[in-house]
Amino acid sequence: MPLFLGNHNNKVDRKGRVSVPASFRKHLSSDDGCGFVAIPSFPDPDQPDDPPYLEGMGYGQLHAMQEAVAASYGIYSEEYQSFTELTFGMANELACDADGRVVLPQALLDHADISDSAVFWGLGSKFLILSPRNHQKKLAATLRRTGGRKPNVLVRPTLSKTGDQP
Amino acid sequence: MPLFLGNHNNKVDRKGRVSVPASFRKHLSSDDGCGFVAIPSFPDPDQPDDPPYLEGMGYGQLHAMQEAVAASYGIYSEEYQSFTELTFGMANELACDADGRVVLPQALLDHADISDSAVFWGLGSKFLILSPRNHQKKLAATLRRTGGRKPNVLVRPTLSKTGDQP
DNA sequence: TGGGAAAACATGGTATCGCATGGGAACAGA
DNA sequence: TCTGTTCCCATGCGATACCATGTTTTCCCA
Repeated sequence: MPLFLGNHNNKVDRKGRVSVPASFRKHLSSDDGCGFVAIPSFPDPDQPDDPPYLEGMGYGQLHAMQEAVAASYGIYSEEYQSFTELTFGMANELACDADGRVVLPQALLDHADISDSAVFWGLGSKFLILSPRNHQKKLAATLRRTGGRKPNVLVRPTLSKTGDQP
Repeated sequence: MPLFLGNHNNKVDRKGRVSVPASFRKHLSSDDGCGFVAIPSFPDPDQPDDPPYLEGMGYGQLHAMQEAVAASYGIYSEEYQSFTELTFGMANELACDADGRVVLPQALLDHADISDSAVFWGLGSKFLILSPRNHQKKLAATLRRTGGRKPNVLVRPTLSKTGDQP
């Protein structure tokens, strides 16, 4: 299971190319190169302070989400409909080149206010891509909301695989 | 398992030909070329704002749906009857030419209000074909219904396969 | 522990290929 | 013969594969 960690600020060249952090690339690679999906954020009415960003994840995570929604709600449910439209329907497929870079389409750059550099922010099973400024904004908004307190979590031993992979 | 993603606006020429997005074609190809099925939408009484569109899917997905309905309800059930009549009975088989294009019959173009360009909207296991205007309409209707909130999903690790294949 | 070599990474530029799109010729049915 | 359909070829733009370079990190050996 992929685990995206930390934040990495990389340059965006004039063609919109960005290096995907090497540690992320490992989780996004399969037999036919590395690739992932970028989904533009929606303005969330519950979090009006959140700046726009891109949500990145691998195809494995995407499949898992589809299966989870299909199993939980059923494929003719309203939830499945809206989920697929807002997630799969908004997704942009990005493929790395031989050097581990992707090109961010202009529409995505515009959406996330990214000009000359982008932050890859690892959030476990997924990651965000945002401008350095919006990275600070979003983190500040979260700190303001939570007061720095993390929600409590019940970690069930059966779910975690044994062994510590890098 | 196929995964149709994103939206792709392609031109329809005066013969009714449209390029099927290359990323879709990969999921629709078998030994005898690429082909899929287009099913005109029905007006949904629960969603009166939804404009007409075409529902596209590969033959694998059709098989899976038939098996699911047959297994859930039985092939002499009312549900199986109506499902087959409204799904298989309304299906139009479309085959790509050597350049990856299909011809949309006039009846389908009329149904979906498609004139000079069509949007292929990937929704995971299937996709929609609609006019750019109706694409916007349907997305707006979904955003209005959900308020921009995606349904929450509990992704259980056991469901996700290891590896990220596209 | 420290220094040097080698690999990996981020970044820039260029060339080649594939895709979307147009038009026309061969073909079949009416 | 005429109409509508299927195949084949041409083309421009954009994507992507390839190459080159400097910098940083890692590794190995003294």
